Amino acid sequence: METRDFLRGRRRSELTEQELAALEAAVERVETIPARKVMSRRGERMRYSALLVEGYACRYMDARDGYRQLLSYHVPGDFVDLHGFTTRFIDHDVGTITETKFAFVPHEQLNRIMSDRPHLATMLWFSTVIDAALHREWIFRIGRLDAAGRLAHFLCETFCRMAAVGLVVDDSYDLPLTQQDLGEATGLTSVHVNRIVRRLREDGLAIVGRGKAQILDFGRLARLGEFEADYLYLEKGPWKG
Amino acid sequence: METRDFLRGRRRSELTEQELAALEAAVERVETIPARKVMSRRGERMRYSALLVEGYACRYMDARDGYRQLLSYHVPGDFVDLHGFTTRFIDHDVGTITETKFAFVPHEQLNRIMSDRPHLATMLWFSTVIDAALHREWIFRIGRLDAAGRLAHFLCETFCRMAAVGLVVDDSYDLPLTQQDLGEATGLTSVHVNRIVRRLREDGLAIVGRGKAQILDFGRLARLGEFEADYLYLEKGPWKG
DNA sequence: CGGAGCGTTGAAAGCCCTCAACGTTTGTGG
DNA sequence: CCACAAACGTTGAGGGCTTTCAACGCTCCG
Repeated sequence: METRDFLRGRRRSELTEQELAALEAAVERVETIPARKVMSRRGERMRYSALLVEGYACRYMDARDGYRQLLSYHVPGDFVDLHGFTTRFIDHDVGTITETKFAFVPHEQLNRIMSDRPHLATMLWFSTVIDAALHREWIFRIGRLDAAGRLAHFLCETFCRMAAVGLVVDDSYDLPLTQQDLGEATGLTSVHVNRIVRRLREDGLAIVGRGKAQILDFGRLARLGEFEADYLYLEKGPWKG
Repeated sequence: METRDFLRGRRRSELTEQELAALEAAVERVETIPARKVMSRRGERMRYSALLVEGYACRYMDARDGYRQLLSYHVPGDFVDLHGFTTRFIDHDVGTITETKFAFVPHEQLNRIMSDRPHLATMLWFSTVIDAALHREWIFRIGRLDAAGRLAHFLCETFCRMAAVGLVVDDSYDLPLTQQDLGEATGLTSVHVNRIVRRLREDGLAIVGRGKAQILDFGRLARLGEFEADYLYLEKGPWKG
């Protein structure tokens, strides 16, 4: 059951057993990929889409000055480059953060689902739309929040997403990102991320480091980051109960 | 033919006459909406999606301090809130810039297309995926470029999109945005936008003002904004011939 | 145990913001 | 058609948040 986490914890994810089986059957192979590896590069032709089964990955773009901008951060259950099914080419880079396990689905199989299973097809579409909703929040985060707000917002988002797939224990979750990575996600330098991380810790909001994040006060953190979880389309949030 | 501009000028937009007719038939009504009107608010239930026929619109989110962040800018042919079909609720605000003409498609009709016309359905999905590609470029723009780069990138993007639907004449196109709006799109203040606009003019790159933009040197402007048009999935760019 | 990557801290510089004032354009009503 | 007001655009000065540069400690892995 490599696809068991797909859309897990989301509203609208009323997938029947048959549909889940159809998705599972569409997987051609499962592959383990080392940490910090480039999987696809901008401009490449796509013939498969990859569902993240285990580990963490990201999408990013490189700027001229050598810095890069993270575009998304992926946790188990994410169909990382499903959009490539419709575009046939990819317009950004994809890479792993940790060692990962990916389930690869050939695009012919997706065409078959489009023809035979309109509801499952709509759910696949839905998952790429959630992706876009995350992008929009990232635009808001980078465009309108200050450094502390950006970090806070990012931590709230990952907290909720990790909780949805059962990867939060004691308000704590794996976050295998360096301060450099966090800066690339939030449009900051690693030096400044360091200062903000310290401030969040001193203010009793969150502890970030050693590959983990612990949320100490979700309410205040969310207020600081102007975070509203509705865009994640979760069944229920981790903040209530 | 209210839907004639849908996916116009895009690669992959091999829509048959039958498919175009099916889309046209899915339109329930066409409505004219005044300038600077809110159309949908975050959290609203969606039962229609709106295809922009004439005029300009945008999507945005409000921050606590009263400022807003533009998330997207829409030109004729854009299916502005098609993603609402899959999410049923909308996670941001939608508003008009100028007076607009919208064609409204009920979601029941889209369900029918999902069932009966898998290829047209894939093209609808494709159009929301292009939307996400634009979001990603906006993240890159705001996260990694300085003020001049951001403006330059935005101008290149709108130039290409307007050209794709035949709305560029003499390297010039309508851009009915105030400097305040441009700031909200790029994460800058209107004061700083003003200074950058002047610099772009003095450097012979572009003239922005009075509701119009004229691109004087696309090559240099694109270099300044680190702009690569591939993410727009255009058949051909306006820059070569 | 040694080295490379990561994290931490301080000082100084820079880009953009804030505040403020004034000029210009646009739209509306008399 | 003109007059007026409101919105938009323009410019300057000063301040602040974040970056840059630099140095050093820590941790983890080979």
